[in-house]
Amino acid sequence: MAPDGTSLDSKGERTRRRILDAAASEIARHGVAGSSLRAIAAAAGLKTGSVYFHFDSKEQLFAAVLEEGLQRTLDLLDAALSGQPGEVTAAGRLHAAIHAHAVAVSRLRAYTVVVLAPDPTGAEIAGASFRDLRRDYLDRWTGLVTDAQREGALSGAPDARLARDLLFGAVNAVGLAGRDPDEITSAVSALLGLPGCPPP
Amino acid sequence: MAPDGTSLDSKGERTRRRILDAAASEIARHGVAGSSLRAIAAAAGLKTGSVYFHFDSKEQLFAAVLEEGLQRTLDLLDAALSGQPGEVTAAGRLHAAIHAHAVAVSRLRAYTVVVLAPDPTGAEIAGASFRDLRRDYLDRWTGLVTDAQREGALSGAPDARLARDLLFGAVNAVGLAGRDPDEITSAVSALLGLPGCPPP
Amino acid sequence: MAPDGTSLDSKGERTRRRILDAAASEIARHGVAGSSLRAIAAAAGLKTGSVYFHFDSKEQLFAAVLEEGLQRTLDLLDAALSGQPGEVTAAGRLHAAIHAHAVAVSRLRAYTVVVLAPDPTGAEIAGASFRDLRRDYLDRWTGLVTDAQREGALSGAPDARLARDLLFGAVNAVGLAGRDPDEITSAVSALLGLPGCPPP
Amino acid sequence: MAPDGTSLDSKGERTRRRILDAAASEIARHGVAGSSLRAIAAAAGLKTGSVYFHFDSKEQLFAAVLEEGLQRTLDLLDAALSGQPGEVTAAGRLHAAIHAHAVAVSRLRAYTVVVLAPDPTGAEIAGASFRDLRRDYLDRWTGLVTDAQREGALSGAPDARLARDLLFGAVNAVGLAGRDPDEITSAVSALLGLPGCPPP
DNA sequence: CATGAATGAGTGTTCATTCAT
DNA sequence: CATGAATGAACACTCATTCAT
Repeated sequence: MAPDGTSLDSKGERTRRRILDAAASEIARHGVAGSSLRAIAAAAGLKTGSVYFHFDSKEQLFAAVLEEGLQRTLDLLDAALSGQPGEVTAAGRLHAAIHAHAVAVSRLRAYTVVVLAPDPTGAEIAGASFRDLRRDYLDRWTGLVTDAQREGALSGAPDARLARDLLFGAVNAVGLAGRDPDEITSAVSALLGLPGCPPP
Repeated sequence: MAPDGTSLDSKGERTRRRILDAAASEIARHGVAGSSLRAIAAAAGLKTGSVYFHFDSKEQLFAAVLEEGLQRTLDLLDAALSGQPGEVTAAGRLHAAIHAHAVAVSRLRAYTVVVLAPDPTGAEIAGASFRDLRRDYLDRWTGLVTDAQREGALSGAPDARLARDLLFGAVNAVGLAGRDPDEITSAVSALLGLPGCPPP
Repeated sequence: MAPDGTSLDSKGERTRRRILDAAASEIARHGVAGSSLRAIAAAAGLKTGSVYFHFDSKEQLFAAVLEEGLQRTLDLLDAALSGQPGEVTAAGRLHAAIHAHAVAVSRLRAYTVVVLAPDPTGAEIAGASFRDLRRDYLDRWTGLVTDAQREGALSGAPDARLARDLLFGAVNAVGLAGRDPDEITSAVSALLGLPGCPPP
Repeated sequence: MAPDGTSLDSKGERTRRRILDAAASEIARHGVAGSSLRAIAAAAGLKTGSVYFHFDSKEQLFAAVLEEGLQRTLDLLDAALSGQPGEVTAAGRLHAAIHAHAVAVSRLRAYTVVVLAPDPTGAEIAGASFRDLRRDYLDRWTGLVTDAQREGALSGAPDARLARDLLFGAVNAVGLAGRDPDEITSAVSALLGLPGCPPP
């Protein structure tokens, strides 16, 4: 018990986290449909039934996993952008965002798979707050792409959302395949011809 | 019955096809792990057990789905490239290949999802001939990308396989989301700055 | 077709026999409950459904197997006893019967398992004529044992039917295990102290 | 709950036993191949799936049945022989062993069927410890038979293992048929002419 | 908090059986 | 005669879920 009476790391809280982590890695390995509560519980060092003390159902647990993963991804994006000097170019901000997303995919793997998928396997699983976070994240990205297009750093031909989804698809795929975020980021930037990257 | 006595479209063959199609769309919707033989059989207008007259196991059925989808994708690529005049540029051939892949994803949906994934959910499911086809397809693409890089139409910075996988990821993601193949193709070409497409 | 118009070996008759043989060896290997029509048909070089042209059901096929096995066993007993000179002793006839039974078990294996079993696994399978044959066979044996007891060659303590069943159990068990019929016969005779066999 | 806090007869333990018993009687009635988990579960007052809380698979359950049955049979043999005064004859010990075996068959029925069968239907089912127990039991019996033969109480003509298997076959068959162990024992002793039993 | 024990619906798979061809 | 194709019931087994302890 912490001296201030509030134990942020209560036993229950720590168990809950262990379950979340186990669920995330299980999802990463076998997908949402292929993950069983039994395996998750075992990986968390619990018996199956005990999970129900911390989560009301499998769906709710998975929703929590997705939400948390998305939240952390958002945090990474925030950190990356706020770390930038104000007067940076739109291309620079897009570059930073791509890197942040690649890092998120690499770190959180399963947590993030769902971000882009238009109809994620677990769509019905995700709760309202997940959908809000997702919308938030997507909108931020749309803005970044639009800015880059206005700045002339990115082709204005495709509409911003399509460009954004292509970017997500590219980064997610190779990121989940285990590629290094730095490598991914520079490859994408080079292919897009983002200013500040060596032209072909 | 065909006049020569052999009915190429025998009842069994037609049923087999119905099962394959049902399986493909089921996989597209719920993923390999989330697809049940019961649902597939029902969608094909059969009782569950009847599937076993045509396929030895769920694994084998899925392997057949993957293999057939990949084969059709390869055929589309062949058709697209052989339809090109010989003296076309590497950029032109890459453009055609992107379009073919987008069309494949759009037409075959589930059949093609697996092409890129380095460790597709159904990796253990796919048979040797599937792996051969996959290697074939990937190698063809590596060649296309390399040529375009040599020609200067594509940044030479990322290694060819990484560039190829980024392309796949991008096209697969938005293709599965239902975007029109033409739209996808021109968007990708524009973003890559492929010659013959309007710069920003 | 034979010249007399009756083809005892018509194609159908030969197929029927192949099925019976396949069923018998399948039963010998996996027992009644463990034998599948599919495997039997395959062993007979047929597709499963074709069996139904020759037998109305699995039960009927098995009944035919059992009946035929028992009939052949009875024939062996007849041959053994009728081959004996009339004035032979009861002990001699019992000896001959034991040998005949051992030979039957060795030759027919599965066919014969059911003879003794009071509630054979396939009891409900066997038809009325099988039960008649069985009763016939058992009664013949009861007579042989009784005669041997009256003659003093066999202990009169146990009632004849119990003695008979003990004999059956003994011979069946080791016979099914693959022991040579001659070996079995002389071992049993020696243990029983039947006259004409070396005492310990 | 026992006063020491450990309930040796916990609910789970009692259920496990109910399943074992149900399985044994099911095997006795329909054989290993003919026994279904459904029927066993129903007989134990459970739903099918619940069996899997106590046993990992049907095979493992059956192995447990066989092992336990054989162990109890061995215990009965031990008790019977150790209850004998030391200076008893080999014939007397054999007599006691026959009785013990008959009692085991009568009490445990299905549990014991497998003892003799050289290739029991469930051979592949039985685990290593079952095979060890079986070897143990068979060796003990071989010794008993050999001693009786050396003593002259049993014909030395057949080799000891064959004699042993004939005995098993005889006792098992009539024992499973429901005969009284005492009756069986005296019948066998009389037929073998074991000393201390009335000659014919 | 966590477990032991059970459930019912679901999974893939096998089987005996039927019947048009 | 025999097969190709289908069926429905059964099978072993898994899973999410519940609840007394």
